[in-house]
Amino acid sequence: MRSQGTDGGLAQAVIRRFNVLRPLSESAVAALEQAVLEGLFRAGPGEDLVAEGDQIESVRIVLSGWLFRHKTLEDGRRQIVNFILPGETCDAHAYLLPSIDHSITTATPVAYAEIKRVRFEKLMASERTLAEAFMCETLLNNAIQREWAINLGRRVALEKVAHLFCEIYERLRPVGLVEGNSCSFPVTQMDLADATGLSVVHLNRTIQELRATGLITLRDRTLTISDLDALKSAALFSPTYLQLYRRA
Amino acid sequence: MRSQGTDGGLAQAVIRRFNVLRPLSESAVAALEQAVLEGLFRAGPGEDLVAEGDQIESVRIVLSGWLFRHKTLEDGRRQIVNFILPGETCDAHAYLLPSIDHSITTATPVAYAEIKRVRFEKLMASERTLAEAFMCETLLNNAIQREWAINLGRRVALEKVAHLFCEIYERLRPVGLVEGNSCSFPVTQMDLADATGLSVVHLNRTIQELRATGLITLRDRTLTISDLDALKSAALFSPTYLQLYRRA
DNA sequence: TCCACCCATTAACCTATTGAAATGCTGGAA
DNA sequence: TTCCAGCATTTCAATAGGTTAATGGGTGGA
Repeated sequence: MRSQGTDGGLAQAVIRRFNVLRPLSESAVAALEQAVLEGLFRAGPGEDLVAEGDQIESVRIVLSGWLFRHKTLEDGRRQIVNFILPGETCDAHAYLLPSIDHSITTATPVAYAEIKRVRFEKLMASERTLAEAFMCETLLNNAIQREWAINLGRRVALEKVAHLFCEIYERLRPVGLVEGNSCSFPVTQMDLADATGLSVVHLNRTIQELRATGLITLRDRTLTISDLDALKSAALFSPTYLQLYRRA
Repeated sequence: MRSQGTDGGLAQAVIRRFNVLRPLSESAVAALEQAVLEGLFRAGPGEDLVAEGDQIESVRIVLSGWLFRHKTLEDGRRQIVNFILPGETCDAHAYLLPSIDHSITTATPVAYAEIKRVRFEKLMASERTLAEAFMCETLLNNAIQREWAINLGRRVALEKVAHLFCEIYERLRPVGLVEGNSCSFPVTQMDLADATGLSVVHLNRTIQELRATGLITLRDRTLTISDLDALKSAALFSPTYLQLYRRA
């Protein structure tokens, strides 16, 4: 494992995440850093990186910025099914499938690394810990998606929104993007509504309510959680599904 | 690839599924059949195969019967996040994570094969096509989970239920469990309610409505879809996420 | 044969959330 | 400096879906 305190370069976020999820060997870290350096890209906000139906031939790792996965019904109803945050992976292994079932769109300017399929497969074959880390990434994604199912299906509006805030906050923390009790939160209320399955109007009311009870501040694209424990309990939030802590 | 017409033995369902998802080599089929034979188990209805928080050390493949994945909130609200049908896998690769985030419970009597972690890893290492098939299984699971998110978040009651019926029907078809326009549907309305995020009462109302419009019959644990196209369009169902057809 | 128990169904009432539409705010382009 | 576009906010009427509770049917066990 590698010193990650100050820098670690561009790949810092990924490496931090992986080391929490599934520790990397020294050579894996080096190989990953190398691969990231070789395929750097940037995208502006509102760009589609992947569209439903695409066939993909590479894996992308987000270095900075937010994206979201979403699906849209014929009549325009949209559901954001997950956010993709710095250090997270877009589509590990997804080149195995003939087509992608959802779209990925940037919410902010984004920097990402792209690793071509062949390169990626070689990397997986030669670096066992890295292969396991990417595998865990996919499993974790699955777990998050399940938690979203219960969020959408069984929580009431206030709980849904509170839960989303808790989750994002806890996902940003290990990559060092939480400062004090605040983090960046660069999405519109429309996006938030589509992520929680609410109407914009009701989402707005719900946020007012969270503000009124003093649980959060959301202003200038910044989320501040005044009382994290209170918010968690309002959300019935239990972080185990995020696999943030390694077993002993 | 192997003759799978009449029998194929116990592993028939899995092999059929995999061959649609990601074709297996002849040796992979043999190795899989072998592994399945070595670890056969049965469970009665209502048994927990996996409970939230467990750490698992094997992979299970369902040979017959239904199970479901579910999560429960502190106050008892429950969400079924997915069903597991014959030929599907419980937890490929999940031994990599320190703990499982959800529970798996049988809905009916179930026969399944259990492959221990070490055995499974060896199998993956020696049979490339099998490793890819299991990987696809995990990816597909992910895709289904996303579709459930939009089902729970953005469809109205009638659409939700209709969509669930369409999905299950299409998932049972490739393993040969659809006969004519009917399939077994061995779950209670309470389970159905928890799968669609509705109350039992409203779920019942919704089913009445589907019956009244002549779209389905649901009786004696059997679902009959009189007009599949009509049901699909009522559900805004688009099957691409199920990856049922191989690319050319 | 009767009793429990589980599941499906129905009814009546209630409320969380939606939808439409108007108002205001803010920052960037011209 | 003005104007426009994209967001946030508010109001109000409408409704999908929830809650509670009662009823009925079927089935397996004593």
